[in-house]
Amino acid sequence: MAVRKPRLGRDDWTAAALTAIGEQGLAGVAVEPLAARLGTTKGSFYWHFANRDALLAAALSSWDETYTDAILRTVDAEADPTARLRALFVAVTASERAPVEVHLHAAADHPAVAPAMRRAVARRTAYITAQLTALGFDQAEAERRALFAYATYLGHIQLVVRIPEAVPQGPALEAYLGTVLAAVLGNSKTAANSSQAGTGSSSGMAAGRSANSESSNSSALSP
Amino acid sequence: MAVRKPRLGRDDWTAAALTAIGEQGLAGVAVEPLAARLGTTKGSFYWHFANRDALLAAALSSWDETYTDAILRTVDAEADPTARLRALFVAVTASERAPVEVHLHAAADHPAVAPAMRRAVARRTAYITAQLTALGFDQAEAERRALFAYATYLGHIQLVVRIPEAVPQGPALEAYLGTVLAAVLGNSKTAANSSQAGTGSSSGMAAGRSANSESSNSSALSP
DNA sequence: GTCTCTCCATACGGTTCCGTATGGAGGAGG
DNA sequence: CCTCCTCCATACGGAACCGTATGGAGAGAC
Repeated sequence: MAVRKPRLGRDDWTAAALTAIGEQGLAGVAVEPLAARLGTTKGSFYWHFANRDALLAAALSSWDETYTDAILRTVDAEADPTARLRALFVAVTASERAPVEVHLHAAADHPAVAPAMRRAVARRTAYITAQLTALGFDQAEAERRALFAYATYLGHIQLVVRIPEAVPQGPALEAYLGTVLAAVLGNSKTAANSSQAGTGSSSGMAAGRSANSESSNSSALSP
Repeated sequence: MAVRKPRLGRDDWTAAALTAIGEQGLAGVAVEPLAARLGTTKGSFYWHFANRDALLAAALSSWDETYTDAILRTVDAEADPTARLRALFVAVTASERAPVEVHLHAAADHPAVAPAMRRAVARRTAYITAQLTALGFDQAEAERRALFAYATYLGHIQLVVRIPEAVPQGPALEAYLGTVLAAVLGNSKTAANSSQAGTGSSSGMAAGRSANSESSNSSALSP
């Protein structure tokens, strides 16, 4: 049981930084504390990285790969758009993801984080939008619902991380998420027109309806 | 145009702290920078407050009053539950609110912020839940939809603050918010049962339908 | 006018972090 | 064995804050 000196590499620092983001947010990406946690000193760090921003950039790149690329790749292997969206919902509400996502979104005003976050949000919503258009929604409605879904996702993980007691557990959580997914996929029937009945897709849910193409339903806000 | 020395009071510091939270988050609540901005020095601050945490507590108290109490009071003056929820939606998506809300939610891991935030979320969701039960939803469904609404609210203001270009503007935004409100109020028809009519409120929208009382619709997640 | 009480300015020490400088350990190649 | 090259430890200076100590400046009481 010797106290091996593992000789850290760039990747070790990057992984530690991502972990720290999940635990303490951007403030956790601090050279000296990370060095202490890795059992080394700043001397090591400044050998592998020019400065703190370089570490941050590496961590963000790693985040982009594992929190967007990998997820979308996996999910995209599903058979049809509905299955893909469902798989996306399930994958994305896995609790290990939440802390890093929440902390990074919370730091989206940081100059290094902002562009990465913009890119990630754009890619994610674009993917959802694509699935929805494939289901028959017109572009505007698909974008609306994709944004709706993403906002709900954001709020949800934020509640899970910050106010966990506000979020149901176990089967109640699944029921809740089912309701949410149904709201995104289903016919929300916001205005008076478009009252065609629902074409249930094979897997039981209402999906695939070209909804009313905007204009109409601001009536919900202005009586 | 003499350089009047306005002789600051406790409230000036508190207001400045809340403003700083809106601009820079909790980190903006720093004694020396605030003093500089107020044109004074730390000597003033430590006369009015014991320490930084005391200022934070005062700012959080002020936030509670103007960002929850006042809003709920105003909104509750509306005639019926539907109108109250609609007014709440409108009031709460007013853009001046968003930055403070987002930054405070992002700091909900701070020991001073956590209890205030827990309390605020509990009160807000409880209010929404009460309106929904008044519309005929049973308790479980009302809670589910209230949480759904709150999560969407959270995600929305976060996007508005962090990635504003992802959120539509003007009429498209109203259409979007109309869709969201309709999704919360409307019958999302996730399962097959439950078709009793609701106590329709006067103001026009489809609302007040007692939906299915859970158990059923986790089918949306597990095909 | 002088006293006193409220409020603020200045100066100091302490903490935590960033970044630099410099001097080794320790193994791979010769 | 010696050398070089990679990697790390230690020591230092600087910035940004927090909190304390202490000495006034100003305005009302009398």
